[in-house]
Amino acid sequence: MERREDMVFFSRHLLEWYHGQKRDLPWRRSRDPYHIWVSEIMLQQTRVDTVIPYFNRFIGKFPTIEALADAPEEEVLKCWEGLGYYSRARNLQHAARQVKESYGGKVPDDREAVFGLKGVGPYTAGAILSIAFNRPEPAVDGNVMRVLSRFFLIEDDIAKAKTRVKMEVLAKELIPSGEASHFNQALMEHGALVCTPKSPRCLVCPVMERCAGRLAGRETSLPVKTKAKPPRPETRLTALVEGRGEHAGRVLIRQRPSSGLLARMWELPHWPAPEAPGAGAARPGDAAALDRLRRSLTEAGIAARPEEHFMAAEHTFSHIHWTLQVYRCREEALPLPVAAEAQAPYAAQRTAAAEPGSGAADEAPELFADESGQSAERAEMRWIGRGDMAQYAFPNIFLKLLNAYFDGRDAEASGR
DNA sequence: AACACGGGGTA
DNA sequence: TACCCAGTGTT
Repeated sequence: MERREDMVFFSRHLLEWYHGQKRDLPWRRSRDPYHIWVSEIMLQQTRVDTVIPYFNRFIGKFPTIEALADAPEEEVLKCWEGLGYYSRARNLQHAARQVKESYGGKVPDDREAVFGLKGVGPYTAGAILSIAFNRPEPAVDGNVMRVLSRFFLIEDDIAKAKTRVKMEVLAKELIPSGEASHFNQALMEHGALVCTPKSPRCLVCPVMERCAGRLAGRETSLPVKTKAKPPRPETRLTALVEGRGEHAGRVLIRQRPSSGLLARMWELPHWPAPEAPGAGAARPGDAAALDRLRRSLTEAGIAARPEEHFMAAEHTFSHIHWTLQVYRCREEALPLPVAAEAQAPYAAQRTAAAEPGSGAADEAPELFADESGQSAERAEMRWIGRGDMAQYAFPNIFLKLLNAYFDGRDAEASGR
């Protein structure tokens, strides 16, 4: 069968190409399966150039699985700050603890065990087993699906789970005997450097003569993929609360809940803006918006008064587009220990499970009813100055906001 | 099977 | 500016 010949051709030439073209990457300088593992988690949804500095910092700070398992979660998140998909970091640490407890601190090398690690799915399991242990397992990521769909002219929608499975069967058959590690890396390297999404460099491609996609003139229309629906817009009223008295020079931040969007990250407090009734969306200086924010602050037990619009900031997630309207607010009256009991109007709704002294108080966040009446964690809050930012992990948008604020304030202070 | 989950790149 | 990239976990 012709296809069998194409497969042999493809594998041999790709492997040869890789030996001449592979990039010198930090995780390729190591034989340590832990290093391979960390790099593969970071490389999920993230480009090589972005990952490199994070990888080096991460390995420097957590050189071994044990070091990672024993670290405070905040330090792991801080090390991941700006990289996105923060559950990857939390799952990685969870898995490090699994490895420490169940596998004597060594990354396991059998399929069941690797697959059972938190944050390790079909792709990452295959990548660890093949790259670190040279096991003949497929590691099918987006690069691989693109390369295979073009060379073998496969028109299945790569957004479907079924297609990934089909690709895995093919990718496994393509692995030359004893060359799983190099071959799987060759496949991904080729997707990253030559068989790129937009303008594939077919003229330098080592397998171009037999690429069915290119021979059909279809290289730029493959792979076939249904596109995601656009992110839904969301406007949020954001409070930049400036402290007074003993909090002078500092601003108020809060920690997000332990699950969901940006779990456990720190942020400026913000709430949904009222739905814009007419065509005109909530304007920055809208009196209604100001009033709404004032009430939200009160409900959250924060004694502060919105004073003026500070700035707007946009941030797009894969599924939500945030517009943050940021207001400068003044702390009112006395320094209130923000987490203190009496101020929150819904303190009485505290759930029994979270009563202090119940033993698990340190691990289990206290629970309250949130705006919609659901049980929610009571947010941890802190007053911080610029220097304290190093101790808290912020999503990029709040990093930018805080830096803009502190920059402006410092410039104003030194200008007079 | 559909959706949640960040951030940065390219055209 | 608009669009693209795409693994794992949860439901």
